[in-house]
Amino acid sequence: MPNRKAVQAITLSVVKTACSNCNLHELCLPLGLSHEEVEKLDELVSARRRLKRGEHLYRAGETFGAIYAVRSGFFKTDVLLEDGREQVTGFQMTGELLGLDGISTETHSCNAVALEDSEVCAIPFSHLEGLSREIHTLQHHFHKVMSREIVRDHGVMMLLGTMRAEERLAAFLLNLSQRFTARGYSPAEFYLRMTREEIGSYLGLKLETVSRAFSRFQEEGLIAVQQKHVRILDIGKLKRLMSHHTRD
Amino acid sequence: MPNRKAVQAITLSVVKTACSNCNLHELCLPLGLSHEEVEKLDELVSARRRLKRGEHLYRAGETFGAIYAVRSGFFKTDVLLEDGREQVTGFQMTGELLGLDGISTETHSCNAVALEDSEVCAIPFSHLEGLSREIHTLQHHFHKVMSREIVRDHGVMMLLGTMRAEERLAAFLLNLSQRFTARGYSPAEFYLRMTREEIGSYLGLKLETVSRAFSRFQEEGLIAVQQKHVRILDIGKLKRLMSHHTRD
DNA sequence: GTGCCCCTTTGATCCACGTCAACGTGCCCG
DNA sequence: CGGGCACGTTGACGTGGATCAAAGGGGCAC
Repeated sequence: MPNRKAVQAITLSVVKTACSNCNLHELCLPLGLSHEEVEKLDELVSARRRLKRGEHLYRAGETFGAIYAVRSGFFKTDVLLEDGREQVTGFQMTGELLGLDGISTETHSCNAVALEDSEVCAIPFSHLEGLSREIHTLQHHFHKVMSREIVRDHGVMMLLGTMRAEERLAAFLLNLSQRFTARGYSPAEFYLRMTREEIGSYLGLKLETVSRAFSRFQEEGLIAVQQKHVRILDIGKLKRLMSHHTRD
Repeated sequence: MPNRKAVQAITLSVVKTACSNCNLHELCLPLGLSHEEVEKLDELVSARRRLKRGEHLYRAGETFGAIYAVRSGFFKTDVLLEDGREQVTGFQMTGELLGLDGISTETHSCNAVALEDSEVCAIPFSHLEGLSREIHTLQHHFHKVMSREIVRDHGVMMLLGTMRAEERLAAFLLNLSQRFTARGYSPAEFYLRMTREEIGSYLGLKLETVSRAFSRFQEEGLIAVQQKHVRILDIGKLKRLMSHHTRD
């Protein structure tokens, strides 16, 4: 249990919200900034916000004002078509940014939902633009983050456009593995925060197909799955699966 | 035929490359800038580059240094998987930017190919960042352009993930129509610059499926197609096609 | 603890699109 | 102006994944 002093420090940090003593430096916006620069960034992180599982961070159509850095937890973003069809466009974890889609029209173009109890730092966008006029490193890093998002989306387009079901799932698991690794977690063992249906939506598949692909991976000794708990047993085979396509 | 004076002016403009007397203001980067600001922008557009049909503007793996504004012509971008599979990630026309994917790793992550004889303005990226620190409007507009690209990609992901073949083609045609309209061309009649195979790759379909969808649209009186020439006859029906899905 | 509901798994069947194949057509280059 | 070739169309058939259906299992609320 934390003692009184620690509790007070935590409370303070919630009020003050500080990039400077956040352990996500290397993943989040402050990457590459000097100590003084990070302190300036502190000032513009206006507030933290806690969300319960299932709660929306923002919804499509709402006015855009800030981008959000995931401090803890796990999110999904999705787009809705008028006729009710839904597509999950991404899953965001610790240190990743949410809301970049809103800049273009000053209106959010997708929904962001917490998949577990989470916390985000809100960064008012006009402040970020202001500060990035002062701090070149910040400006450049922000541009890189946006660009990375574009590259990531191209990867998903590739996946949706050319890969078969099992390749898609393999790519998905490898991507998660890599991101967990970057955060200091095991590359081979993790809990999925999303349902089979959400995975399916992201991968352009039905939940039954996702489930069957999981089962088959298990049969073939590539992974061990039990519900949301995944253990990768043969990462090499999983990778090879993606280049040994039969289509074409 | 242009007289001598006009020819000289054209030659000059090639050397000097000027946003200030380019008619793409409203589509391209200078959107919303004052006259003086546009003149500053002139200085950073380092050079025009002409490309013949089929020529590469850049290739995946090349070092990133500049983004490009399409001055005239038509481009595609595509990504390649190690095993040879290819996915067209976008088609770019007049006033649109190419190369944003390169910012994240300082290496281009896709190929950009001219689909007809084309001309681009090269904008060295570090200069753009420099100038956008001075000119807020430019900075903000550039952010909007990047964000728009992300939103566009989400739209494609939606298309690839949830739509059936005919819906995809309808969405594609409507998108082209809208972009041609924004450029002062007919919303209902245009030439496709790309092959059926390239359309298919972009839409996650085989060329035969694209061809069949075109034929069926023609049978049903939605469009008139002859090779690369398309005339939209019933834009309303085309739009309705996208929400009246049978899947789900 | 226990009961309910959501999530997941698995099987049987169907169908949209891919695949394979053959034939048309327009355009470019000599 | 004619021959070749890349591009496009169309048909027949196969199949991967969607759909429909039904039966567990696990976690959360009470």
